[in-house]
Amino acid sequence: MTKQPKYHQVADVLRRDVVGGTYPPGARLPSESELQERFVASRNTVRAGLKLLASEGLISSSQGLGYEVRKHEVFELNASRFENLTFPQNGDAFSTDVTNAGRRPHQTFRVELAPASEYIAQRLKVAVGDTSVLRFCHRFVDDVPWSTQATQYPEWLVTKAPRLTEPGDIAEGTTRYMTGLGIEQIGYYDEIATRMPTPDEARLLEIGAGVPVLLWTRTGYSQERPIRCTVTTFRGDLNRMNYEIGDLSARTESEPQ
Amino acid sequence: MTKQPKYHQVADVLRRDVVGGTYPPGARLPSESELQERFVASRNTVRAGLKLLASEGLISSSQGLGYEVRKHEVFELNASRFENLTFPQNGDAFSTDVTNAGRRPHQTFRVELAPASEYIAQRLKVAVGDTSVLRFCHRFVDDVPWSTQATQYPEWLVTKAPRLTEPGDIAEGTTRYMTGLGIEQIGYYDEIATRMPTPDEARLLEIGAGVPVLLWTRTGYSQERPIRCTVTTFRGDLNRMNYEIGDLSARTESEPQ
DNA sequence: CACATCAGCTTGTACCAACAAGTTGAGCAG
DNA sequence: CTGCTCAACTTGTTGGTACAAGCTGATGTG
Repeated sequence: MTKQPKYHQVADVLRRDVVGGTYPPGARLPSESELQERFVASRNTVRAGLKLLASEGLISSSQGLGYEVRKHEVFELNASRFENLTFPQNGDAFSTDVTNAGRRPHQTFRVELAPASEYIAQRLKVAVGDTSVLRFCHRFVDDVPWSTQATQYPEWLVTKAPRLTEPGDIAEGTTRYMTGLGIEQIGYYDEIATRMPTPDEARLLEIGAGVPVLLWTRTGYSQERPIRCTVTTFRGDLNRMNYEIGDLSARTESEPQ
Repeated sequence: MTKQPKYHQVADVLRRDVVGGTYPPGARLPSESELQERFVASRNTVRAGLKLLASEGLISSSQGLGYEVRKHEVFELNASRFENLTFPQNGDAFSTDVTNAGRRPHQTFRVELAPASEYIAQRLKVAVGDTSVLRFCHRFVDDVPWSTQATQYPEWLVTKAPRLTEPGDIAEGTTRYMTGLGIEQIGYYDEIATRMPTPDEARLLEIGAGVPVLLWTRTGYSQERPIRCTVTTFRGDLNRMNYEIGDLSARTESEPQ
């Protein structure tokens, strides 16, 4: 056991208190000056310890109020059912899922023409900088920012599906709209990654320190070629994804919660 | 545009330099004292700015060496093919995947009996605290810690598949071994989440500040009930997962990269 | 009672100083 | 030339001070 720096010890003790339940989720921690007395340390040292816990996502602080233990209520997203290839539901999946969970959904839309980034171009199989239709969506649950979603469609699709450039939501859902036009999405390729948010993402999703984002990229394919690429950015502390693959009849009989 | 704190400005300028390529991945940043002169700020202020960038995962620092720009080389894991239900490959999937990528895999095994946590118990449909077989695996790529994997099997399985309690690897792969005994995994339920690492995880995976972990839980099912639960913890900066769902014949013809 | 003010708490920012500890390369002893 | 020592760099830790800024409840005024 090598000697650890004092601010590290402060963090360790407080972490044990937090995970042990001494300070339950939502509770307020002692103030910095109280912790100075408790640990016989300078304010800087106590703050370093608290900052460590904040960067682990355990606590958050606000000026004038103090430090409090983060509470996590995760929202589960079933990615393999999200837009079922065989049974597309009516309307958009987000609103129905959230409403079913007894929460209040809210979303804002924005549509624009944007050049394809390298990331998008590679997936849509178009050239970098080519025009694409960008449908951007900012989603809230009970007025808390939840995720952003940016779907880009290749330019050649617009002639077949002109309503894609319409501002605002497409009532019956874009997938269903396109299916009605004979543009059928018969498969998709999902990529999942995580990282810390960029300053822009942190602002949009109101993310504090110590909360990563979950990145979900879904590229949809027709028989011939990719027809859309959706990048969803989730707040990592509020979301979880799942996939159901194969026969899960043994699972569904007594669904936990 | 409200006035931003000075350490924030420091971070903004350096961030622009980093993402803009002034300091390419792997490059060393100017020392703290040089940055003090450049920004006309105290050492603490400069350090606060650098710490902000570190917590975003952009840079890392080491005592005596300085700050350097993080380089990301991600390893892609195909979760839907990882242990294909219809075509199980020989040996374990990790080693073959890594070797195919031209890298050198390495892994250590540990087997023990452990009580089921609430998380595990719920998924294996056993009581909390029930004995389970824990097969733990620590994986490296080119000697860099990559992921940890903990698979737990319910106790009732051991009578049917006694080799599960053997220490060390099971050469032909546990899935194939169990299939040979008539215990067939016909479906699985995947859950994906992200968060900052616990101190233990940070130590095992040698994770610095600003790097989240990607958590992948796979619960495997036979016709009747769950037969295993695997929790994999990835370094978020080095790994990405993907799922192929439906017909993707349009994708595979000219695979990018 | 309604409402504005303010004292007293909280955290946030910015500075200074000093020493510890890790790394590297110059330079000296053998 | 080899190998060791050490000075001079780097970041890490800990202490201090001062003031800014956000929040809350008590207080006093209309």
